[in-house]
Amino acid sequence: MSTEDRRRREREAREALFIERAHERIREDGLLGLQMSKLAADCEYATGTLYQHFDSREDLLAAVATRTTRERAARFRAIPALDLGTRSRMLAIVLTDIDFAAHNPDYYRLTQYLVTEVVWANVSVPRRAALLEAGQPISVAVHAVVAEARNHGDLPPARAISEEEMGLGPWALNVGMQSLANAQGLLDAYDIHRPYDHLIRHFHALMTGWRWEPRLDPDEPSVVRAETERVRAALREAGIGDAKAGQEGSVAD
Amino acid sequence: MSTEDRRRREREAREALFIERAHERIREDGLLGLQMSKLAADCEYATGTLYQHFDSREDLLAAVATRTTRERAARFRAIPALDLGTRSRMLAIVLTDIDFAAHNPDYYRLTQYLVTEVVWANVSVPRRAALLEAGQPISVAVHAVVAEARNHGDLPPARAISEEEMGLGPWALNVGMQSLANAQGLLDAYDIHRPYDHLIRHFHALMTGWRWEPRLDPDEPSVVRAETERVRAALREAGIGDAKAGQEGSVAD
DNA sequence: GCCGAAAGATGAATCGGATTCAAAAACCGG
DNA sequence: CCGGTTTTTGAATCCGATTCATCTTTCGGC
Repeated sequence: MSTEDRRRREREAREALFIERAHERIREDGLLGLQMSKLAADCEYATGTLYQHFDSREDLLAAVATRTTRERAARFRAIPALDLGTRSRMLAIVLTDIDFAAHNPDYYRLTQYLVTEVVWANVSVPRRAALLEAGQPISVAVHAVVAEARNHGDLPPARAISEEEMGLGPWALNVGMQSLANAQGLLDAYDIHRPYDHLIRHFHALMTGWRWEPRLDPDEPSVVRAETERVRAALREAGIGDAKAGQEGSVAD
Repeated sequence: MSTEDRRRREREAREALFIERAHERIREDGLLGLQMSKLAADCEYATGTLYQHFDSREDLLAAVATRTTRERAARFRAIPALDLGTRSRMLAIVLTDIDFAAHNPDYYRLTQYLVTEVVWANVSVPRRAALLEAGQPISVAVHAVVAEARNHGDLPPARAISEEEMGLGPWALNVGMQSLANAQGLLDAYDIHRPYDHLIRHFHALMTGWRWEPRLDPDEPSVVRAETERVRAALREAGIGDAKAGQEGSVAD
């Protein structure tokens, strides 16, 4: 029946509102600035209503992360079809992630906080699944690029490593660097600056180590820079690059 | 005077007791199982006394992490002097860290939680500094191995990358893999298993990509395994390996 | 050995927020 | 418009970190 239908729609709209406002709060005041009762009041609902959508504060945070993860993941969809060599497309994936992180510093802090056992334990099962699923398109993109590289002969044929396991390297490198870069004062203590530049160089070393052609010497700053620029240009042209990319405005900070 | 001296010693002993018991608590019941008043009672002190040592719960957690980081860092000291090629010693560093993480799962979760902005913000400045400083020996070891590799010609001479920045690659790879491996259900969702085996392979790819000799093909499982075993044996022989290594027993879980 | 000041320890009271739930309101089909 | 059902409400509850007024201990001088 239609009544029931409208109900569902309204419920979803309200949930979206909660998530949207929560995200704003986090952007403006940080994770600590998010208080359940304040948020509810902001949205002109009672505290209890908020709890009809989210089992707990952590659950809400997971929902926020899921929403942003979807936006993030969407950016990767078009990459496999880019008019670039396979290795450059792999770089495109890394650069896209770096850019996203640069524009959404809260997002990384949030996910980092979320996967912490203490927090993760309080996220309801369906929301955990949803968050994991939201990232799927990224894995799909990576898989596609690695598979094509193998078919095309850019990358030696699979020995004992799947496409996903191949992608795990840059993924871990990425996550690790984000993590180190975000830890207040950590890299400074070791007099390391511009962590993302290093991420790119180590990425090239990693790919070259796997014999992904055309090999590129990570220790040739000008070559690395040129390749970065070339790929960034392709991304920009495809409308994937920087700034707001036709998504809801909310992310563009 | 001597009285004042004794006072200080007693105070330090008490602080050590708090940290030790807190660590036990965390090992047994997880981070959530640590409650300030319970901990104080456990140690037969009043809650307020606990707060004379630690500004906040987070501060205490940082102290626990610092203590364990010292133990962890101590394991790296002897590595530069090991009777192995420079590249193998670099691997030794990575393996040592993997082993430590395997024996101290809580430690990684704890640090991961700590560097989260929300938590880090509540750690007092001196404790932050102490935690950062505790890790210094690791950086020293890495620096030594990289520098020797360059002098010895195993690694091309520095172009535009310092020893620390070189070490940043494996470091980020390590941290990232730990992070991914710790996120409940994440890697399973991508059908990836044995993350540490992959960490080792990607590590070799990274080193080979930087032309660190003797190069080693990450896609030769038997070669990789043999090298891992060889280095593990050397570590065991040097008493750095697995299990309790003459440190306080507390870590050996 | 005794005294008053200073330093340290105590734990009950306070505080901040997440979460709950009994009551009130809105909604429903007839 | 009605009785029953579903939603919403927000004040009360709960939980644990943190504080602080009070009590104890320590200490140097007498």
